[in-house]
Amino acid sequence: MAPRPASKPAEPSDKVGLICRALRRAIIEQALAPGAKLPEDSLGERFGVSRTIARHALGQLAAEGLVELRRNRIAVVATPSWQEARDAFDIRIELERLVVRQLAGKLTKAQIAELNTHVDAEDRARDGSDAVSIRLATEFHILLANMTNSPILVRYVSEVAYRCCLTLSLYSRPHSSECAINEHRAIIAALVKGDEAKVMSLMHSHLDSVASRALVAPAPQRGRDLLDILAPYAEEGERVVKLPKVVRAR
Amino acid sequence: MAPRPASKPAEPSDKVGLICRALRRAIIEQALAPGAKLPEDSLGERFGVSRTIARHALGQLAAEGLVELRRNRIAVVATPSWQEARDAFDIRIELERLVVRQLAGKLTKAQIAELNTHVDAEDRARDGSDAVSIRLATEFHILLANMTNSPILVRYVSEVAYRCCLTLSLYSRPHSSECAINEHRAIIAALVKGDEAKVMSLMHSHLDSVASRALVAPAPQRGRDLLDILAPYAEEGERVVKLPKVVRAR
DNA sequence: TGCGCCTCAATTGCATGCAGTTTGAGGGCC
DNA sequence: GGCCCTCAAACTGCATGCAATTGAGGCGCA
Repeated sequence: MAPRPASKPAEPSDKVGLICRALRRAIIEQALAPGAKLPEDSLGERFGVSRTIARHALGQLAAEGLVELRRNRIAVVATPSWQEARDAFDIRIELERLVVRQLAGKLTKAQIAELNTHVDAEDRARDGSDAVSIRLATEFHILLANMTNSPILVRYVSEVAYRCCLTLSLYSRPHSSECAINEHRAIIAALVKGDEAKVMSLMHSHLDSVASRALVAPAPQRGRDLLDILAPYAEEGERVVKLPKVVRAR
Repeated sequence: MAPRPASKPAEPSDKVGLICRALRRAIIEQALAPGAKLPEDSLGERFGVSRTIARHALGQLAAEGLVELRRNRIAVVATPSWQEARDAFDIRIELERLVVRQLAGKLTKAQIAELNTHVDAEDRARDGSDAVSIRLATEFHILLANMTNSPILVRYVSEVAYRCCLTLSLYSRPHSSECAINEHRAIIAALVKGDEAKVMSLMHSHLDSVASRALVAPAPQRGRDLLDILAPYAEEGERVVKLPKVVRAR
């Protein structure tokens, strides 16, 4: 009967989940820009785990669409096309309308307080880095989703919100999120009031305006240049031709 | 300049994907019922790969919600609660309304033919096993999603459709999918006609009726007995008390 | 007979090792 | 000077091995 000095329930470890969370956060804060390389070794070394674990984590993130995995190639942070970004926002709108529909008039006092606290934090971070603002704004939506107590809805909203975050860093140049905060407050108010239709419409226009502010030009306005421009021309997505290489006759 | 005898594009291998697809199919055809154990060794042996690969595949399926992974325990086919099933259908309704909204009036002749062919196959399978009927019905919806050319939408619709499939095997007893086939035909007709509002409403009522036919009773009507019944009483989802074990005073 | 403890086979968590593929940098050739 | 070829380093794909945890059967005790 060893004294068992509280070493039993210690760490559930879950190293994979740890790495996933870290990478997710790094990605949405743009510490890792789209296209950034993610070699298994480096990740493993950085997090003090073996390649096996890093690899597994990359697999999970790829399933979420945050990472692109090509066989025998280094994993990279996903670079969604403009169309994919638009699609993600469309899906997000529907999912989040569902969230607020379920939540309207059903929030507890504690939940309302939590939401207000969060928006206050958004307010305070307004002068900080854009990255933090974006993260907080995203987390507001995830916080809402969490309150539905529907694990599935939480997962989908989180995933698609992260993806949208990713596209923001790709396609929106200056990022103006100030007004978004007021829209968050309006959503909370409508939720408390219990006006289902109103809050659904608010959420719709909120996300729609974020999307349209961000996804302005279908034409890539400058970033990543050649790669992006050539992407649509690579038929099967397989191997874009190098730079000055001309495809010559067989 | 080797002749390169077409050995280059041969097998991309992708053993993980292979196993995932196989398991997914086995699950939705109810060859693997909810709660079925999925030991890594056995899977690896069965598919001729190492545990590493089997493990990775299980991780992917867990991310999709088809498999439950508990630390240090054997993976099992997911057993969604009744509430989760209901949530999945709610999400599915919104996603598939989006699908048909995007598709209304935009189908090519080839696509229409493909859809009709599929429904014909559903018709022919009507006398076969329920499992095949369910699979075909699900694949109809995934086929629709595919036609949106939105990879994200395809992924979410597929996932949530598989999850719903899973719940059908749990909560619906006899399964009556005959009328569903006619509803599929009606949806195709409305899509061709291009009536957005009509087709969205059709899809809504179609899925709603499938859900309500399947998810009849919030009370577990019989299956899996004690485990299911006790589940809601396990506060943190952690470790349901054994059978005749009484929690005694400290 | 029944209840609890103990032990051990089964199984997972994770790291490491080896083989095959890709990358990109240098050198030779035009 | 530019192109191509070659080769080695870097990296991924996968299997295997070892330690830790689980849970199930067996043994002892009441």
